[in-house]
Amino acid sequence: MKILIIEDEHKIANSIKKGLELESYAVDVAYDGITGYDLVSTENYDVIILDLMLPDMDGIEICQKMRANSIQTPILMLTAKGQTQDKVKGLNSGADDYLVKPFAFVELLARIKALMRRPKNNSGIILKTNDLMLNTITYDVTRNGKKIKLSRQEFALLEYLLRHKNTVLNKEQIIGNVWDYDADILPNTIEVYIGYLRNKIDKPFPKNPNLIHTIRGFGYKLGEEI
Amino acid sequence: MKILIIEDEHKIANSIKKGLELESYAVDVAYDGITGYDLVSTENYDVIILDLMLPDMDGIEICQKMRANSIQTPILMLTAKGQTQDKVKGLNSGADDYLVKPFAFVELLARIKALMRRPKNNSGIILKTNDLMLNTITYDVTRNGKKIKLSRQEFALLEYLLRHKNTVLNKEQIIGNVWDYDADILPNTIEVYIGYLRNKIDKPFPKNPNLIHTIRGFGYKLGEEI
DNA sequence: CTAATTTCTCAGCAATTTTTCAGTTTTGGA
DNA sequence: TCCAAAACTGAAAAATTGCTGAGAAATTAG
Repeated sequence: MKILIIEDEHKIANSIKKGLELESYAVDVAYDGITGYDLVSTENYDVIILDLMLPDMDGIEICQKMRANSIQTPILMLTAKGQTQDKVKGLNSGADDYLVKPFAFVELLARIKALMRRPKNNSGIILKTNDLMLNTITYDVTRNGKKIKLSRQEFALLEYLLRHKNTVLNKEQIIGNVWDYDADILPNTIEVYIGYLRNKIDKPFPKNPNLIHTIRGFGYKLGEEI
Repeated sequence: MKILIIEDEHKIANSIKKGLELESYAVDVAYDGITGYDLVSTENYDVIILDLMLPDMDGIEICQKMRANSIQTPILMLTAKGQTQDKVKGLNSGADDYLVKPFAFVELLARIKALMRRPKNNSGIILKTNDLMLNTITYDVTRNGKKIKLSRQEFALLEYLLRHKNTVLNKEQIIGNVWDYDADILPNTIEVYIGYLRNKIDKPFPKNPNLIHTIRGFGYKLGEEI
C-alpha cells in the first residue's frame, strides 16, 4: 500500500505521513507540484493525496495531466475552507474525493480506505512487523524493500504468523490453520517450513534482527523481540 | 451532473438511482425504451445507463437512434453475462462501455466517472498498460502501434486482466469473471489461453518487456514489473 | 454446405513445491 | 556433566503446477 502526499505545507504533509506510516502504509511526500507529478509518473501508488494550492503546478493541473495520461490512481484532493467552488473544479478535473482543511486524521483515514476499496486499485491489506511486509492481494513479500519470493505454502505460513505476530503458536495450531483440513502432515513438516522461511527472511538480512523465534517446547513466534 | 437510467427491472433501476443520488448526482429513471428515448431527446444528460434487454425498444436500438440523431451522450450498457460481447460487438451500436450484470455498485460508479472524465466525442474506453492498448468497444487491441487480432475469448480474458492490471488473479477468479455462468471449464483452459495471449502479445515483441506473468501457485498478473 | 476459425480437452514433459526420512545439533533439567 | 526430548537440516521421494502441441468438438463465415 503506497501513498503519495503532494502538499507544500511541510507541517501538514509530515504529520499526515507520520500518521499513515503508523497505519502501515508506505508514504512518499512531494512538497511541490513538479516533483509530485514526477513521482506519479514513475512510481506506482495506491492513493494520492493532493493539495489544491501548490507552487509550480497546482492540484487541478496535476489531476488533469494524470487522467490525460490514463493514470487511474485514486486522488483525494485537499482544499482550504474558502475554496469551495474550486472543490467542484477539482472533482471535474478527475479527483475521486475531497476533504476540506482542517480535518481530523481519522476522517482522512476513512476516505483513504474508501478509495482503496474501489475496484480499480485493489492492492489489499498489508501485514507487517519491523521491516517485513506482506501484501495479501498482490502476494508481494518484502524485507528492507527487497522482494522475497515465496511458494504458496511458505506464503500461507508467513501470513498466519504475521496475523498473530508476537504470539507463540504451536505446531498443531499451525497445521490446523495453515494447511487444508484434510492435510495429514507430520509436525516435522512445520520445522522444515520454518527453516525455509528463515533462509529467506532472516538469513539474508544478518544486520537486521531475526524475526522468527523458536520457543522450545511451545512453538514459534514471529516478531522483533524474543 | 445528470444521469439517466433506462432499465425495466425496477429493483435494479431504483437501487442504482439511490446509490447515485447519495453520490450527489441528479438521476432520472425510465422503465421502458420509448419513455427512455423520449427523455434522451428532450433532456440533457451527462451519462446514460442503458439496459440491453428492454420492452418496446431495446438498448441497441436506442443507441443507434441516438447516434443517428447525433446525440453524443456517453452510454454505459448493462448486459447479462451470456448476451455480452457478441451482441454489443456485432451490432456495434455506439455504446461507450458496458458492464456485465450482476455488478458491484462501486464498479458502476467507477465506470460512470471514467465516462465523465473522458474527452467528449471519441467512443470507447481505452485500457492500457505499457504500450499495450485495448479499446473496450471497438475491440481494437494494439501493442507498439501494431494491431493485434484476438478471438472473442482471448479478448475477454485480456480485458479482464487489463481491468485488474498489477493484480494477481487466480484461475478460479478468471473462470468466474471471464467465462459464462454455466461454462464448465478445466483450469487448464486458462493455461492454454494464457499461452495464446503470450503468443500474440509478448512473443512478437521481444524487445519490449513481457506483460503477462505467472505467479506460480497463485495465478497470473498483467503488468510491467514482475 | 463447406471451410476456416475458435474453443476446449488431453497427454506428456519439465520445473517447482511439498513432504518424508534419517542423521545431527541444540537445549534444559536431573 | 550428561541425557533425552525437541528442533534443525540436507537430501531425496512424491506430488503438484504450469506449459505445450495435437486434435476433437463447436461455432462462424462465406
